[in-house]
Amino acid sequence: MDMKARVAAHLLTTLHTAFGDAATDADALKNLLEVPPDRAMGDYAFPCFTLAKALRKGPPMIAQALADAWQPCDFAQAACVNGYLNFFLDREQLARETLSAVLAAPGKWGSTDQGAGRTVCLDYSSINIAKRFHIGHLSTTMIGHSLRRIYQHLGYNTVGINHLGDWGTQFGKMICAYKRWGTKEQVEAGGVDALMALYVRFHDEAEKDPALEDEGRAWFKRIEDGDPQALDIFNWFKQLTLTDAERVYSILGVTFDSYAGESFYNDKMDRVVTELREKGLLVESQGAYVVDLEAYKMPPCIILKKDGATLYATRDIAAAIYRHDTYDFAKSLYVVAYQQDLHFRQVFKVIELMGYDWHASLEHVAFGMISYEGQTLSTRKGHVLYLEDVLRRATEKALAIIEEKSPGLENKPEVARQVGIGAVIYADLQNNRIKDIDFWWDRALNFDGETGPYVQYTHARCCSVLRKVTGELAVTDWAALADDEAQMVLLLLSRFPDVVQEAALRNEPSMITRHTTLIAQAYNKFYYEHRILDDEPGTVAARVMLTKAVQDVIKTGLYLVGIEAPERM
RNA sequence: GUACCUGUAGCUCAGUUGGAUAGAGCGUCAGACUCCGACUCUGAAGGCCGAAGGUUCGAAUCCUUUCAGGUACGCCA
Repeated sequence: MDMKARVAAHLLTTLHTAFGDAATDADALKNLLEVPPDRAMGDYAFPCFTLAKALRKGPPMIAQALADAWQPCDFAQAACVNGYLNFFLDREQLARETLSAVLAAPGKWGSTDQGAGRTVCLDYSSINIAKRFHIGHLSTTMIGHSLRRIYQHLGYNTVGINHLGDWGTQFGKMICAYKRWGTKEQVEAGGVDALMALYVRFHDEAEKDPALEDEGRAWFKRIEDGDPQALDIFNWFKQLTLTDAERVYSILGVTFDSYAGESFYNDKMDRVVTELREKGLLVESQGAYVVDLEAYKMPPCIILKKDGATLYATRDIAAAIYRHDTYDFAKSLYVVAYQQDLHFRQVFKVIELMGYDWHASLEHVAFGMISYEGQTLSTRKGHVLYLEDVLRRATEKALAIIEEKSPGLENKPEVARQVGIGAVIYADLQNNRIKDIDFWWDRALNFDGETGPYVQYTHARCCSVLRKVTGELAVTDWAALADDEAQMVLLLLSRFPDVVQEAALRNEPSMITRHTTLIAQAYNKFYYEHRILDDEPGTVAARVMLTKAVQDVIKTGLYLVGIEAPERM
């Protein structure tokens, strides 16, 4: 049991003593405990205001009564101030318990088995065929990747799904362009860029010769009908795109369990349409078939076009059902930009109306738009920023700093990659995901202050200190960690598991990014105020333990948001 | 027009289910390396939490109205 839980349990006993029956339990009480704004007020506090009505007493009186009834114990003291009962954790106990717990299982701090036997599906990244990976894909990729690691940390089985955008008439047009103007060698050499060039040329030529549009549609029809030649070319284009994306994924360390994209669901939509019809949800409207959602203050969800063809929503409903059938998920998350908010609200509602009780486990994890130096990204206008360029420049910047500050470092290119990429990922996962991001080079390449490299630096610094420890450590003098700076570090370490919980609950990786940064800041302050290796043996042992714990938790925190933690940089 | 999201320091943003004196980084100014890694640390300046009402013992947080910006709204995905 952690210190906070022990305080809550003891507070429960105290409530019984002071006021007889207390209609609550220790868990509920633990949630009522809060962190005072200033550490001088205590480590945790219980606001007595909520009890005022039930007990018909003023909050200060309640706090006083609780303080009087508080039985001395070895882990915390209590004091009342202005209607709050403030708790001061025993400093030695906090040090002993926190560090023992962290160091008992390296890399596991904050992990649980609460998700054992349960599966979370995560739909993220979801790239389009024949398009290059650009900065706009970063958020979905990294938020999804991070959430996946967070859920794994909590014992869940996870399924990472890259829902490929691999269906639509544009692919018929692309084949048409390839057949007319492309060559195998040229496309093999140029990859996705060559495909893009063909697509652009198609549009230019089609303006002069509208017949091309029909030719493109005809090629798409051949894909739909399973024509071998069309499928071969299409699958080849698909492979080229995946190879291109895989290069970026491998730099970022991102992986998937499934690449089942839009085309995968082609033969799974009839069932949805039939089912909707049987359940009386499908109504004819202006020639199309829709599910009316007026009762829920939403526009109708279009299932079938006038020509009988299916749509995006049809496909997503089929995909949701397929995923539930296949993975029996406890949660299914869609890491998709907020522009699609209405779409997902409609889809989820239709699934609810179909009578599937698991509709409540579907969640749209929305995130903000990314723009580039104040302007909306636009491939057509040439205002694009490819992710590889961003990662490359960040790596170059990191390498330049390494050359300047640690010229003797081994493995410089690899470390530069870790640091440069760390800066980019950190910037993406630093703030609440709903915020729009405007990308500026100078901001992305800033390595000072609250940045990935700052946190990585602190980790490397811990590693450096630990490397200098020689021989056996003496018996730990926990009391040596009673100073304010060490205590701040310990408190933050002790709260890390709660932060992981909250991050999962809110599907918000930034909570972990920020808390990990707080730990780094607190440790750097501690580092400046205290000598670690030159002191009494028992004190050295204690400070080394603290350093080891900080190193481990920072590494875990960074891992959970998808950032590597080099030991030297 | 309707729905959703966002307005907190010059800039970028934190701020837990309402709680004590609203915080951090960047930038600015002033400091700290004969010492375990200065990609570090200390200090200063900087605020009508978009605005107005309301609920409450208590509101940046909840409700209403309103202003500003963004996004989405039937046959694309």
